[in-house]
Amino acid sequence: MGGRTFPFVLHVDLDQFIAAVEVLRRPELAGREVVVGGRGDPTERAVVSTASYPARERGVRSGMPLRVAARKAPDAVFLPVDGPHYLAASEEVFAAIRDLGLVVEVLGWDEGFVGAETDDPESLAHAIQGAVLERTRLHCSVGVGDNRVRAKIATDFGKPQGVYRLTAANWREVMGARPTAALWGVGSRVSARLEKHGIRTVDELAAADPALLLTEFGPRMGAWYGSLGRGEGSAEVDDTPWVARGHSRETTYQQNLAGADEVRDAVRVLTDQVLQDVRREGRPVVRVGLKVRYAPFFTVNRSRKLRAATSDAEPVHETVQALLADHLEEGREVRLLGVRAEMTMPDDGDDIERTPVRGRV
DNA sequence: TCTGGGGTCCTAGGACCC
DNA sequence: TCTGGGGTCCTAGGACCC
Repeated sequence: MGGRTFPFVLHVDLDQFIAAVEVLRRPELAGREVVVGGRGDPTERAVVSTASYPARERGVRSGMPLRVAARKAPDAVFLPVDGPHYLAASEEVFAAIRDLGLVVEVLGWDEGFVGAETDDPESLAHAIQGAVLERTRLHCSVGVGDNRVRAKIATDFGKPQGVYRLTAANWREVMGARPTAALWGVGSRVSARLEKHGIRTVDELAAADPALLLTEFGPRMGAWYGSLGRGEGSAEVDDTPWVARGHSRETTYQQNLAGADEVRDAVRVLTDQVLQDVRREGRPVVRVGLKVRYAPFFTVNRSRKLRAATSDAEPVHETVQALLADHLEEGREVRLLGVRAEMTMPDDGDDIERTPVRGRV
């Protein structure tokens, strides 16, 4: 969609991005155990976003509760997550790559694909590393592939600060014996379902009976997992700016909420935040979602289409509160609340407005 | 060791229509 | 009365990723 296909795709991934950015503005932290997460208070309900290498040596991992991290690394420096700062650093990184005249598709704060039209992709990869380092003082690793999937997986073999090439030529040799969860897009659930059928390795997935994958995962995903096993995929890189489908805000409360009034007020606050995010985009809301996590850890999602697309706050508040009224189980303590709004996409706005509302004549 | 926040995409089942 | 088949829309939930 809109992208161009290249002979090589490069996947650029910043090394320890968040921790590295924090160390840049606090040079005295270099070489120390640094843990970034939540509000930087290890006694709170929050998890680790990134840990520096010295902290990792103590067993601190991203996704780990801060409390646990503090037990493993009692002398670590805990810092709050500072999204806007990381976004600014990230934009510098990708500007440096674009200034080399390259097509860049940003995937997140710390990674992106680059289209490569060259016989010597390693040289290009080193040029990118140099340009990023010079401009931002940040190190990155680069995966070279003949498509996106292989480039993405290659990066891990290049870390840190390295370059690694993974193509059809060495795919089986490098990946064949590895577990399926090593593939981008195969997590613990899918690998467990595959294992039920005796499929443990990438080679076994590549050779799996397509009919079996289709039955287990459906026509689309079944075919997709099969080609993942073979390392096949698109070599498109699309540099058109990302357009978000929706925005959401959610909060895990330090103390569970116990009363319905308290919950209603909290939902109103979250809805206001989402409305602000949405207003910046200038596109109307078509659907809202409500997420409730009851204590100890049971999560429910409910959503509702709005009667008409709107940029006004009132119908959005009304619908979210109606969802809450219809679904909140009173008497259960609430650990987390979330509100989501989905917007019209730029090219289907007309469609949505023309669509009659079913069952509401 | 009690488990964040912000996203995306796919699937499945029921309602509804012809 | 013994109930097809195809299509779309809506909602819930699963899974994955950074």
